Amino acid sequence: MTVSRSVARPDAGLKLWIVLARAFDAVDRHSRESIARFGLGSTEFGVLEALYHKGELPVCEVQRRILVESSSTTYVVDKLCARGLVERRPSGADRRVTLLDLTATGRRLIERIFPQHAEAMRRAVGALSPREQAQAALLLRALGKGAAERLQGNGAADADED
Amino acid sequence: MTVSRSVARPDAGLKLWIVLARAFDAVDRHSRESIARFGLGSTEFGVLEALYHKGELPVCEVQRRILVESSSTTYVVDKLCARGLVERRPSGADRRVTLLDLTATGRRLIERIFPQHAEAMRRAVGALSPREQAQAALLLRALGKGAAERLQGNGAADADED
DNA sequence: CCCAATTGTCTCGAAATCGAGATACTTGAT
DNA sequence: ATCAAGTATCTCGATTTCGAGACAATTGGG
Repeated sequence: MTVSRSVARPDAGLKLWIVLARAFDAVDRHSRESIARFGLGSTEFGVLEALYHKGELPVCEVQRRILVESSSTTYVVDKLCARGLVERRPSGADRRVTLLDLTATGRRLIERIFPQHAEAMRRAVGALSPREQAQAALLLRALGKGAAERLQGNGAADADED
Repeated sequence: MTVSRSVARPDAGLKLWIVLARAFDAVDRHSRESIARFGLGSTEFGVLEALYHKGELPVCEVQRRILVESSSTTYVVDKLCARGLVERRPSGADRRVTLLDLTATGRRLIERIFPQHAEAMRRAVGALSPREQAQAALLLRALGKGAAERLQGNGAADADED
């Protein structure tokens, strides 16, 4: 492996993108597999988790967290409502918004399965030491934030941690 | 920012997974946007790129590189064949195998657009310095490899770089 | 040589996701 | 007060992706 000068490889960026995609894919498979145990899809789980940790939220807020388009969000929320895990109710403050919240059933479900899923993800990324995990998280946060800011139709670069 | 003891956070693993997913999403948007300029989808581009860099390949080999299931691979290859960018031909060595290769048109296309896409990806990950990019790539390679090995129906953990 | 297990490709129907756009509401400038 | 622009949610049709499984060919034991 020969490195020459400051511009080591013309497509170092492309290579980073490829290993990022592969790492995402491998870890995502763990996630899907873990979530499938409970008869849920990834995005359904994402909605439940968001509501579990944040409490009642507007649809648009949930959407930002689960990384799908708004029409898909409606689809997923529909399914969760149909299964009696989530409820919609109009917001008093802004009549455009619909608030989502867990039903009692939904809360019991996510309370039960969340720890198991967290454990599965801990195992999934276990190839890295805690120290490496922290370093990777730092780099990935910067990478993601930077890439989001560079997007053309660049919405708010909101620094929402947690 | 306060850190307490050795087990800093119980779900550090989950947090790493979340920043990984967000970083992937942001960079993936760049990729899709770049590729869309040329009237292609991500997986279509993936097939062309694989054939461009490796030459003629079996369908299953292409599949491994583009990270979709085999039935989706058939679908994508069908479209590329229909557009006259790729050709199928039976392998002499193994009669189960179908080999794929670029047509002259396909080759001209990928030769033209690949550099532009590589440039777009370089910009997409430009928030990290070259040094950080190298470090991130190292960590992500280990993370991805480890996660792939831990998958239950664990196929070959093939160390195919590039 | 023969059979079981594996592999490579494809078919089919179902599920997930998207994009464009409709609708209703809010906000900010004039 | 009014109106243009922006935001939140949803509808609808199209596209992409998946999963199960069919089928042919290969491979490795016995």
